[in-house]
Amino acid sequence: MLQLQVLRENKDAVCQALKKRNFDAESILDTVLELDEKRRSIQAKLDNALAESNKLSKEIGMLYKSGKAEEANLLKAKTAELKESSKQLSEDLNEAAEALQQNLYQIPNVPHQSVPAGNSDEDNEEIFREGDVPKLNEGALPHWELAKKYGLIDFELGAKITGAGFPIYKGKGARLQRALISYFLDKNTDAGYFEVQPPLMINEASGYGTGQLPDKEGQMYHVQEDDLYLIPTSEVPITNMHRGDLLAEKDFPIAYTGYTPCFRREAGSYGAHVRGLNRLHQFDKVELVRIEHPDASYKALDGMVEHVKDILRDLKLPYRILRLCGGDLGFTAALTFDFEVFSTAQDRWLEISSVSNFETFQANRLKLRFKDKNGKSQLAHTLNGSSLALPRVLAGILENYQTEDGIKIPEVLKPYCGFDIID
RNA sequence: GGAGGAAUGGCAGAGUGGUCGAAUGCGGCAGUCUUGAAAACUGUUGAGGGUCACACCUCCGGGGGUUCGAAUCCCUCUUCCUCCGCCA
Repeated sequence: MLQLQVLRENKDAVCQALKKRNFDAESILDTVLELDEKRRSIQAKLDNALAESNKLSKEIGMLYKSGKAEEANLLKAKTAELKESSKQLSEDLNEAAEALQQNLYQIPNVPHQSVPAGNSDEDNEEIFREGDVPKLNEGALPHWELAKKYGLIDFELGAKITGAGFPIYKGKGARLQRALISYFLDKNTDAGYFEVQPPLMINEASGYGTGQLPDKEGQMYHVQEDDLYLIPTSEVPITNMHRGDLLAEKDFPIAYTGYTPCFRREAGSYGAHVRGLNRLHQFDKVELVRIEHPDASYKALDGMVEHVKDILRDLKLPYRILRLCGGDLGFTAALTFDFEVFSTAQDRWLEISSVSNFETFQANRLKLRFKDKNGKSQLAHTLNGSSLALPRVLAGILENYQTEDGIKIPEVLKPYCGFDIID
């Protein structure tokens, strides 16, 4: 959620910047500023009424004390009128404030200046590429074939007990997945991230805090009986740990890592690109979350990008980094770098990590602030990134490491796996 | 599931109808002392709205009510704690 003050002072600049997202903000910004104006004018009237009535109350108290009950009763009659009008004003105020809030929720984050304009993923800007694409033998298979051939993942069995998109990992497949989780967590904690295991369900307030609600209501599984949502990413519970906090500057940087399953309804997905591990309803992910001083957040973002690079170098997977264009940028992000691994057997790039700076967009909803040097409270910056999303890393490993003898295990994972080939 | 107790500023913790946005301690900030630091001492320090700046308004878990007036009384919801029961 954008800050009202920013909108008041920089309406045109905001409007201009949102065009990169193909979001025409002109009319909604006008509405917001109008409602803001309205809210403030009602507030002023209400404040005056309340001030008057506070004053009278004090006088009445004094009069009673000095035994002048009759005069006190005269004043009481006056307060009754004020009460009536302030009640009405208070209702009007709530109405205006609510309308203002609802409109603010509709406006996406302002893209960082470096974000290129564009409509879709085709306009994303490749900024880095590294790693050799292996030359595979004739008849190399996509991962879903490999998973079947070596008995690593059973999609049909998962479909039987739950539905499509809920696979069962088996044997060495399950072990490799567990190895990856352990390796990622070790790598992250070594880099200074503090490990947490958050809840897998969140309440409504948390959903609003990080921006999944009301924007992506339909993307989350909702448990109606208890009004809880299954997390689409651990970004939600982890970032919300600091909802409402007023931090000190010395608390920065705050850095977490956590492993959780993630649940996404993925309504509307279909086709060959959702085959196998490419798109699931339940998948595992190790996440990074940072809370930073505004002056340090972009440096921190670069640090996260370097960290993820380091992991992919370890795994020796060919990858590239994209700077997302305005049209592909998430609702809450100011700047996002996507990491994609090249899947040789599928001959396509698979997104395996997304690293973003949300600046104050989430913090404003979360009321996540800190005291600056002058003793003023201001909003912190929040960031997050995947390190990494498991299924597509698994797909990338299976496909890129396949040989005629079987699937080799990347060197760094061998200690975690306890075997060095799947055959 | 049953019975009790509790929720106050960054933290701890007083406050049971009016001058309480709220004692005190810790923490933070500024200063004195010191070569420097620590300690000690002095001052200062809740958040949000509003204003050019003041004024002023709101906030003592959330919502509602009583009253001229509520942190304080009543209702309700939520959360936490203690005891009992059940349980991976």
